[in-house]
Amino acid sequence: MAKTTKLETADSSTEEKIKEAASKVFTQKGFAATRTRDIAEEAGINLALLNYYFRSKEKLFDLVMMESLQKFMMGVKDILNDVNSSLTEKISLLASHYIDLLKANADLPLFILSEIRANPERLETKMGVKEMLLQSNFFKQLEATTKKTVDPVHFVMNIIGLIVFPFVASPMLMIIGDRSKTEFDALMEERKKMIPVWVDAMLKSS
Amino acid sequence: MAKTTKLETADSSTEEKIKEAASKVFTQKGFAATRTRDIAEEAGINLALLNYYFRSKEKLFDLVMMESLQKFMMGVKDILNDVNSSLTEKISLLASHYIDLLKANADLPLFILSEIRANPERLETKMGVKEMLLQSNFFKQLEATTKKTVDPVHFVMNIIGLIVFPFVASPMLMIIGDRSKTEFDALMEERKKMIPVWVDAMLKSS
DNA sequence: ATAATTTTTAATCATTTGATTAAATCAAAT
DNA sequence: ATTTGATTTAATCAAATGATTAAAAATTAT
Repeated sequence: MAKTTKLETADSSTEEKIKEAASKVFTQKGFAATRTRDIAEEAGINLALLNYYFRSKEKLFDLVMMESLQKFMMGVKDILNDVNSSLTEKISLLASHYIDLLKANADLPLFILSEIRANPERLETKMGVKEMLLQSNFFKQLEATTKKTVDPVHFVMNIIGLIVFPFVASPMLMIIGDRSKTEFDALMEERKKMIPVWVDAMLKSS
Repeated sequence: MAKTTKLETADSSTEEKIKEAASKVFTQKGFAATRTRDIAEEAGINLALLNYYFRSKEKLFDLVMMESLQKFMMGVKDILNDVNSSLTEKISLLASHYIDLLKANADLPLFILSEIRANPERLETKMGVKEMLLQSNFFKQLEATTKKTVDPVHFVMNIIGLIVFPFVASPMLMIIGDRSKTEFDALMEERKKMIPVWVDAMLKSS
């Protein structure tokens, strides 16, 4: 298991190559549809090597999923708890942050959501997402703004939906509007500015 | 292949039982993760019978997917092209229609979106969704309202997202808010009234 | 009732697939 | 140069899985 001697950077090590290949294939096809041979081929290595490094398909998947979730959550806590920014500014920051992230990892959300549904237990306990959100400055500001007229959870759903849904539905949207990936990305770029405006309007309407 | 003689209603025929079981299992686990044996067991029949009726897993899946898509599209065209209703009224009708549909079939959207991504070709040509939408009365009303300030496709995404996203993300939302299915459904019921209001506000803000 | 047809089953096949093993190769240490 | 340990490979295993087959059971027609 030691790879201490061979001269190689952390990024080009065989282990890392396999992990990256696994991330790519798992994200694209989901756990059930990916064969370990696909990952091996994508990584340019032998099948046995994959098991040598990661014991099993499941272990490798858990690792990839963990890192995907971290990637998805990383940086959000800081935005949510910034004391200097207004609610609208936070929404703007969230939109920018996630749209940039998702432009580079468009099928991350569908992958995560699919696999959570396929195996809810695996995530149940994971991370204090609930706490992080509910105790955040963001949520307090949101509660203050909605003034009990509407459950603030609606707006959490709305904001996440406005940001994430186009990426989840992009295969369908590309067909409907038959736009290229570039045009789609341009649309998403516009949304960075529009989403805060829209959410503001929604909040005032309630 | 003939089932014309035996006395059985269309709904309790073996063929129909298998189709329903297949729909249930496929929708829940996706194509790759479902084994034909699961479907057979769910339908309470033998494995060979499944192949006797439907030739193969793929054929059965195509059938189920086709019917899922029809279920999803059914009734929309009429709403989109109603000449008597305003844009807001159409949005209200769409929200009611889909929220009712999705309360009864909560994992339909994630199933459809996942399988489209896994196999985009299969849907490419299917149904004139694009035409149905773009030539609809609804879309004309939408274009008139947005007055070129913002690409109307944004609002198509927003409306679909506001309606559908909570169901796509429900596994995650249930964890975040740890609400029961009943509470979740109550929230969705509220959205029937709120979504038209929210979309109105968004449209006016642009 | 008997024959013919349809439906259902148990047993089995062939392929796929996750995993293992034993040997070969490679890099570093002595 | 040789030894040692890490890395990689080819070959193979065992289980899972989609599919088929041949026979039995049930149903309908004669």
